Order: sequence, then C-alpha cells, then structure tokens
Amino acid sequence: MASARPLRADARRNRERLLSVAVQALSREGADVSLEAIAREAGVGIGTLYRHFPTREALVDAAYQGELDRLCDRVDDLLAAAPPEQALRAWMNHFVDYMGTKRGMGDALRALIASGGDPFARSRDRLTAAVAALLGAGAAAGTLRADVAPDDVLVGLSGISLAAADRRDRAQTDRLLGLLMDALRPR
Amino acid sequence: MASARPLRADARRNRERLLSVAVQALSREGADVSLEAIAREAGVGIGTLYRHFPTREALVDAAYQGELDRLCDRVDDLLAAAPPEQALRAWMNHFVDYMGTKRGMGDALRALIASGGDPFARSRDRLTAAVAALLGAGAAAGTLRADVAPDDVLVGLSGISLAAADRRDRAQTDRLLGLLMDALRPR
DNA sequence: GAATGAATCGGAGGAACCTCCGCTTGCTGT
DNA sequence: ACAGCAAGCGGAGGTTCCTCCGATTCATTC
Repeated sequence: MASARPLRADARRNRERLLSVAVQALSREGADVSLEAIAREAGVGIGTLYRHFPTREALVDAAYQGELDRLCDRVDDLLAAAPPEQALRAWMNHFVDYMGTKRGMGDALRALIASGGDPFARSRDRLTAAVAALLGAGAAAGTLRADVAPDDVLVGLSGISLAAADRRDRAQTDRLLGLLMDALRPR
Repeated sequence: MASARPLRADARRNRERLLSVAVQALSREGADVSLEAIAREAGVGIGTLYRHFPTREALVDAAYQGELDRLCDRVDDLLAAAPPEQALRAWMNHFVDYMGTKRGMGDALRALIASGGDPFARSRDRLTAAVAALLGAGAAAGTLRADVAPDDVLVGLSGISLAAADRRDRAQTDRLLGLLMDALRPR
C-alpha cells in the first residue's frame, strides 16, 4: 500500500507536464476538455495520460488539489475571526462557491466524496479534517451538536453543492445551507 | 407551449416500442446500456431515438415514470397510517430505496431535479406535490416547520440520494435523512 | 560502456455518443 | 384517387472515450 519506488525520470516529467497542461486547459475550456487534446498538447500519447490518471476525475482532482488545499487552510482564519457557528457557515459558502467556480469539479467531487479509501482519497481526508475542526470548535463552544460525524456533514454538503451546480439558484443554495445549519445546532 | 398536435401514427408506434425496449434493457443491463443497442433492438434508427428522447435522461425518466408515479401515490397511504412526521420519514426511505434500486436513475434524477421547467418536468412536479402534501400535513399538525419550501426539501433529498447511490452506506444515509428531518422540525 | 530486464510510452482500434440532412411516409384537402 | 407537404425516419460521419500490447527508454549491473 505504501507508495512504491519513485517514478522513473521520464514518467515524472510526463506527469508534471500533463498536470500543468490540464490546469490551463480546464480553466480555459471548462469541464469538458477532451482528454486527447490534453495529452496531445502535453506531447504524450493518450495511453500515457490514462496510466497516470486512470479516470477523468483523478486528473481533475490532481489539477485542483492546490486550490482545494487553500480552501481547507482557510478554516483557521475563519475560526480566528468569528464564532464557530458563523465560521462553519462561511466555510460552507466558500465550499459551494469553489465547486461552482471550478466547473467540472462536480463529477470529480462526487467521485472524491464517494471514495472509501482509494489512493486518491488524500483530498477527502483534508476536507473531512476541515469539517471536523469547525464542528469540534462549535461543540466545544456548545453552539453546535457534538454527535454529528464530520463525514456526514461533508457528504451532505457535497449533495447540496451538486444540486447547486445543476440549478445555479443561489438563493435556494443559501436556503439549503441554512437547513443544514439548522440541523447542526443543538436542540 | 401546449402539447402540439398528436404524434403521427408511425411516430407513436416507434415511441412506444422504444420505451418498452428501454424498460427491459434498463432492468436487464443496468444504467449503461448503449442507446444504439436500444434503438437497434426496437428496430429504429438512432436518429429516431434521439428525436423522441433528446437525452439519455429523458429516456430513463420516461421509462421509469410508472414506478415514480407509484412512489408519489404512496403518500396518501403513509399519511393515513402514521402521523405526518413519521410519514415523511418513511417516504424519504422509499425515495432513497427507489433511487438505489433503479440503478442509473441517479443521473436521470439529477437532470430531472435540475430541470427548471422543461417539457420533461412532469415527474418533477409530481415529486414536488408529494413532498408538499407531507410537509403540509406536518405543518397543520404543528410537528413540521411551515416555512420550508417543498422544492428545497426535494433538492436536499435528491442530494442525499445521489451521495447514497455513490457510497452504498445505508447507515450513513439514515443518519443524513435524520439530519434532514431535524432541520424540518420546528425549533 | 554494453547488456538486460523492467517500467513506461504511444497510438491503433473498437465502442458509444450525438448531429445533421437527404429521403420516406402518413395526413389533409380537393 | 391523388397531389402536396410537413412530420418523421435513418444512418453516415465526426468526436471522444478507454483498452491493450508491441516498441521504446531508463536504470542497473558487470
């Protein structure tokens, strides 16, 4: 299960080139870039792309990992600036925005959230940790329930994001986030 | 906007044959049957299939409409047999089960829920009405909030179903439904 | 610095998607 | 009956997806 021997030099080169091309291509053309086009632009065969990133989601995930890290990192600032309950709500907004902006992240996210324990689950762990921090702070302060699993909140949040991405109705999204918050407050 | 003139005889024949083949094929092979295979088996060209059902979702939706009607019809029985709050929860279970069983309904559902007012939104109206009935009964009894839009509940429920379909973790699904119920109770 | 084995590459190929438009067929009025 | 004409049909064709495996290239050993 441990990461096997380091990649061969040419393999790493290819991987990095693919990734940087993918980042550009995704932001330039949106979610439905052709993978073949990415491979071509990176100067590698399509087979190589598929070996490094077995699914479209794996590629998108890897491409956006940096931004996703930033999203998770923001938790500390939020908690420093506002009480946990408000921090959580603010972070939810960021989360939904992020998913909305990164068009095409939607499906990747779905796969990501669904992943039980894949090698691709690093992002998922980070997200779970972020939610756990927010929930934990709220539980300590007594303003959020202590008996809700971070994982459940994350899945719920991703459900809302998916629905939001489809409908583009910001008001509804806010209402749904409000409902989720209601569910998380102690009775 | 009204339904234009009735379909020509041959068109209706084709439509019906496509639908019946699709029902069989979907239950036999699952969500990812090839549309070309369905068209072939129905003895029509692929173009005909696409004219009648512009997207894969439209076809799946039409194929499962009967079962979806049955799901909505069950609301009355549930309300007759138990207090609104429990009826709603029971119906949510049915909803999730239904989505889980009908593999491949997932994407169709997503498109369905997302549809603002397409000609294909009949199913969506039925679902909204079902939720509205349950919520209304609860509001009248004072055990459910009166200030939540049925539409929001439906979107939330579909989000949970999507997540559930991916993860196949029934316990988590139940917890999420529990959270949603918590959000729907008056404070 | 050549040989050798293993990791990696590349792209041909088969399947499915969806569109587009010339051809066919059912309907309507005379 | 039959002419005219929408409405409807069908499938070729351009794209993309993803797999598979022979050819290539790297790393290591002598």
